[in-house]
Amino acid sequence: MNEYSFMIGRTTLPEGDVITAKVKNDKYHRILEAAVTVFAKAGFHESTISQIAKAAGVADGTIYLYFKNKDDILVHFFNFKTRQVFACFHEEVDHAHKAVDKLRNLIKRHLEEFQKDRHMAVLYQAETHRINRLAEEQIREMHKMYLDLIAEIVEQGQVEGAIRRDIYVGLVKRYILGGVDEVINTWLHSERKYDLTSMADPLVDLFIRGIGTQPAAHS
Amino acid sequence: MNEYSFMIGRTTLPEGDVITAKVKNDKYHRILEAAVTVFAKAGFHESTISQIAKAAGVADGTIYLYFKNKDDILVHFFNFKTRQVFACFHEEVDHAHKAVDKLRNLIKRHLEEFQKDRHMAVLYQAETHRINRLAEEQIREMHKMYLDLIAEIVEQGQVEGAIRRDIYVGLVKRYILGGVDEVINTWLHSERKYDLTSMADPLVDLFIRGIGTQPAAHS
DNA sequence: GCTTGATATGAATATCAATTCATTTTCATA
DNA sequence: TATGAAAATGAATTGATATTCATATCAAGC
Repeated sequence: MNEYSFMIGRTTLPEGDVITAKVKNDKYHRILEAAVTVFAKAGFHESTISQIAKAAGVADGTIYLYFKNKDDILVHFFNFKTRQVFACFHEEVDHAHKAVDKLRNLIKRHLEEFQKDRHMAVLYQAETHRINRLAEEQIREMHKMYLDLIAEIVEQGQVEGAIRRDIYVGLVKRYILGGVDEVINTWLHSERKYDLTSMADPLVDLFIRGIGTQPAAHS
Repeated sequence: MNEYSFMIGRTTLPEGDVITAKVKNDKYHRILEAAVTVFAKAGFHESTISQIAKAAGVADGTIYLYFKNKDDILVHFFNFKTRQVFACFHEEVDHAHKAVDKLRNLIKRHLEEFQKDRHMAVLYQAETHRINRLAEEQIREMHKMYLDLIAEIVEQGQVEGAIRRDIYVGLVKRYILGGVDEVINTWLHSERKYDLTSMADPLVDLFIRGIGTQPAAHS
């Protein structure tokens, strides 16, 4: 229910003055949750303030007591979600010792979190791939955090001797994030009858070993 | 200039009656091209018919002589582009004999085409990752064609002995398309100062060999 | 150069939805 | 229970833009 309680008492957006004093009231969370649900169903532009208000059980005007405008709702959502998701990603990575296990845990958790919160997954997929995206700041931060996490793991793996040294880490991040994203995307567009997390192990296997047969390719 | 001339005389959409008789007029192409440019700049919803009309050098009302409505423009674009792009993908694949070379050619051409037509790339990235996407039919077809192409290559590679047999082809497609997509996405969101096609070889290397060191992993 | 059907125009219409704000309700305090 | 400030309401306002349509232009045959 109270999924956003983490947010209480600290608005990290400098321009979020509007709400500062009111965040403690749970109407803020109700609206945020309702908005994400509505956005995920119909897309951001097709959703109306009235729909969100109705879903949250408040009046249209009330929303403007907690958020500057429609866009601001999405900004708040990503700002919160980025922190929440990455906190758990880091935790997951810390649970393993060897680089490959860290990568496996990260991807497993990634798929798990996105499967658990489909609304977030839908918004994330839609917004990260737009050019003039809303919540640009938050999304850039999210990407950077992922990059840093992967970079850290890859470098450790290189020290361990488990990961090749002749690779460009910047590309490896896209290679991995891309595969994971596409698996999530396919799942979202399917009937979602299968378990997304079951894709983690085969996917990691591909990331590590590739699709080629071992001995052949070695230029 | 006349990039869409391929479309002349054959509207593949059954519901495209509106235009059938008028397709030969180049105003159809002018509007289509202008629309894609405008959409790519600001996003579909933020673009107005007036902007498109202005960019195409026609009156607002003229657009409705060639397209049913705003959505229809995008449908026509994807319908055309899917065919055009895949014609060249197939051609590229046919130029090589060995599976790995086919994959390399495919990816090279993929990056090349998307770099060449950035507007298409922007629309493609945005629309393929939405849940309630416009041109759903066309995009599904595009995905299916890519899947089929990859499946064909992978199966040939398995026969040749160059590609592992213990992989799930459905996943391999997402693994590859995801990596390529993410590389394009990063490029689109960068200043685009680097050559996108230069990513093809390192990327294929990752797809084939993975990031792991060779001898270790072999369960 | 007149006629006619096909094209094109762009101002007017109609709709929709974000935002505002005058009014009402709530509730802590005395 | 009275009071007033804070919170909430939702109808009215405002702005925007997709679509229509009465009118104008064009071009080809006569």
